[in-house]
Amino acid sequence: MEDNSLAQIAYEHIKVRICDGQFPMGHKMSETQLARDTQVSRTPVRIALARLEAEGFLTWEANRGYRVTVFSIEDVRAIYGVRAILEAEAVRLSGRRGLSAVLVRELTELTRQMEEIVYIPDHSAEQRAWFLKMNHRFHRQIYDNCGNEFLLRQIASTADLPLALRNFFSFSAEQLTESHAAHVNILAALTSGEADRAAGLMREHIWAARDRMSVKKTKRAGSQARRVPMSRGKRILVPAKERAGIRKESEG
Amino acid sequence: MEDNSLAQIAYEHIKVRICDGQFPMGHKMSETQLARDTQVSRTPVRIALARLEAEGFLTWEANRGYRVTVFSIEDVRAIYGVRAILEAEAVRLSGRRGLSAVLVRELTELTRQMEEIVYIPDHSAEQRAWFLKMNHRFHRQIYDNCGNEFLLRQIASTADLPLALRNFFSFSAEQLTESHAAHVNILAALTSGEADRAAGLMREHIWAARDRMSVKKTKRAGSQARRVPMSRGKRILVPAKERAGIRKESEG
DNA sequence: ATTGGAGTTTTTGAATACAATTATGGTTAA
DNA sequence: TTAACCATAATTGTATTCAAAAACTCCAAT
Repeated sequence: MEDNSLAQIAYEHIKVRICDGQFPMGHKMSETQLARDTQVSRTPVRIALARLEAEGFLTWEANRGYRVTVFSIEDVRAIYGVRAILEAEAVRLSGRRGLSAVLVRELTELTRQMEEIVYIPDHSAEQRAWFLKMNHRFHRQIYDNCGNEFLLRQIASTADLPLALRNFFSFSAEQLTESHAAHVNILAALTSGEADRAAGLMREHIWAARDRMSVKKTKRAGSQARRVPMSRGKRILVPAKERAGIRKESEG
Repeated sequence: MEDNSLAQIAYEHIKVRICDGQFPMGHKMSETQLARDTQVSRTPVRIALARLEAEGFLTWEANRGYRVTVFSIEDVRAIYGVRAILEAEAVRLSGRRGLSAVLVRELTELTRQMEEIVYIPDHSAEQRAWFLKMNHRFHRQIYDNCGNEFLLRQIASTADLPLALRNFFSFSAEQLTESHAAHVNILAALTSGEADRAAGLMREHIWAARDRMSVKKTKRAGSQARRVPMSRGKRILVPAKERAGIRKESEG
């Protein structure tokens, strides 16, 4: 899974497009189409799809191929619940181990850069995207220090799933401020050796993100996401144009 | 992933053999061999292998194919650490939700059946295997009640990995007794509505299993497993005959 | 206008064919 | 005996081919 190969290339190609929302939830993954896009045959594409299915990104149906997994609001809440305990544990372990001076400096620098964006009154979409990137790195840097690679693997498998959702739930200014404040507190707790406290703060930080997600939805009417009642009676988050695609499958 | 197909059949075929130790850690997965065994072509076998790799059962290397993932003692400890927090959380959620009367009855029945085996002075290997099966069901029944399917998914991905290791670490009589006692306490806490306490007991239960695993190894000299220093300097658990297979790959 | 169905097209699932890399085995030379 | 090397075999990675299932189109009938 480390060395390159056409299957790996296809895997990355597809995964990136799922995570950044280019392939929205429910999107039909056409093997031939992907093969054309990646300039390879269907075989390595199918290997990539099989792996992504095992990781939860895609859902497979016999003789009907793969689709980007559709998550309901309840699903997202459940995922964030799992993320909270996994990432809190990672913070705790990381804190127990102790942070190196260079790591502390890096985290401080990341915090500083995020702070800059927070204090910009009307930040652009690019700046928000940059904040999210920094945010991702901040979390990642702490977790990588935990010393449990299986915990890291579990975190990766839950953290990437809702990544596509960030497109729907664009952070507001106050949410960025909240988020930044949490980072500052977590970093402070870690540097002062309070591992358990840092873990608790992280858990709260993720729970807060989860709760923001659940309610903010209805307020932003102009968003590209809608609540749609589905066959199973669950509320699903799918862009309108793609929603049609779920039934008709006709789009290039 | 639900309907049948040759790829699914191959997947089950291989996974079962990995979990029951028929394909030991480090075992080379020959695509042609598996294709012959499953009576299908290499294509569906490759799909199955790709999925198992994504789930952590197999490890892939470019131009060298798949091997059953090799876990060091440290790896196993790390996995059990993750299991502890995931399964404790599942117990907590399950307890908060409340157990139905029928579930309590089932758990009680499972406990009773395990107790029977515990009180047999010299239990056979079959009886121990039966205990492990019951034990697995006991845990599963509680978790299934938690209401978070993603938590269940995460648990499945960590609980199945060390399953093959049960072959190496066969439980002793006193360990069975300990395990049974923990089950009784967990069930009692759950039925009396003490969800947090039940979660704590479960965490301790899994930690105990982890610690048994780490030390018991050296005592059972007659076991089929050995500590072997590997290239990376980590201690790995691999049967002697298969250990040779890692370098030579010659076996039917 | 909508529903139903036959025929065509597209797409998935699987097998096979081929290329490239790796393992193997034997021979030779030090 | 051991090490190195070349030739051969086996295995992996990819592409292509074929069969079967699903989706789409179009036309007719209610």
